[in-house]
Amino acid sequence: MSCNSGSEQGWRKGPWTPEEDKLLSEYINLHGDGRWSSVSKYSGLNRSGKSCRLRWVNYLRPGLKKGNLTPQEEGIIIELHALWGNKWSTIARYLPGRTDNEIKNYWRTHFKIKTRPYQKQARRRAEGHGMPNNSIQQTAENVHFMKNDIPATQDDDHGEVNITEKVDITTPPQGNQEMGFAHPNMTNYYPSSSPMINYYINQEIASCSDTITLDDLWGSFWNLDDPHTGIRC
DNA sequence: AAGACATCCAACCGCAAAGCA
DNA sequence: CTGCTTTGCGGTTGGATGTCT
Repeated sequence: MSCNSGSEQGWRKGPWTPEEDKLLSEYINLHGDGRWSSVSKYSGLNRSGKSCRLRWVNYLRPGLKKGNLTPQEEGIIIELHALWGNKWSTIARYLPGRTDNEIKNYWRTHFKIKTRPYQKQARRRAEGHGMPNNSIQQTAENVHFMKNDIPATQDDDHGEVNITEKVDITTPPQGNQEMGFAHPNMTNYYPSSSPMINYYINQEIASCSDTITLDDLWGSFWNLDDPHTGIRC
């Protein structure tokens, strides 16, 4: 992160000092937030309005919760993300005291563990090298996974996840194990009774015309690189 | 103990929408 | 309607810190 003295407008960049925080807090307490361009002009801070807003919203605003997210909050994030995708600010509205930036960071570090491999996959696809396109095509109905059926292998050299083995994802599991979903890179396992899973099955998958690929399914659940997170029909 | 690697998170950037003259 | 400015959002970066070997 560059800590140079700013852009062509001369705004200061980089980490905020306690003095700057104090100045910003005092100004906003006096004049209220909003009008960020005015804040940057008249507060005495040599910071852009954008920077002031970000600092206030994500760090200085009263009522912000500090510390780790609770399991309840984590659950809310998971389910709301399933509904809305990367609408961090929308999700944040349901978590008082949490910021979109915080939620976004949390999601990326806890749920999007293999960012770079997926990005590399996407890039390779785009470049035409092509991941081994898993040939599993299934009807939208009857899409089931068991945790042990996750058809992923880890590429030790690059840490990439390659889905290479065919598995029967239509056969309901035996015994009394609950059906559900898990990403191969995650420890979390979401039972099919989860609203998140139900949402996808009932709304997304069912709305697809006929077939999806396993890759599509994983991508829709876990690959946030797609800004339109969801199964493409 | 030290270097490599992984994770966290504050802050920046680009873009689009909203507001306004 | 049009163009400019401001605001807000999502994606990304990179420094700090923790963990592993």
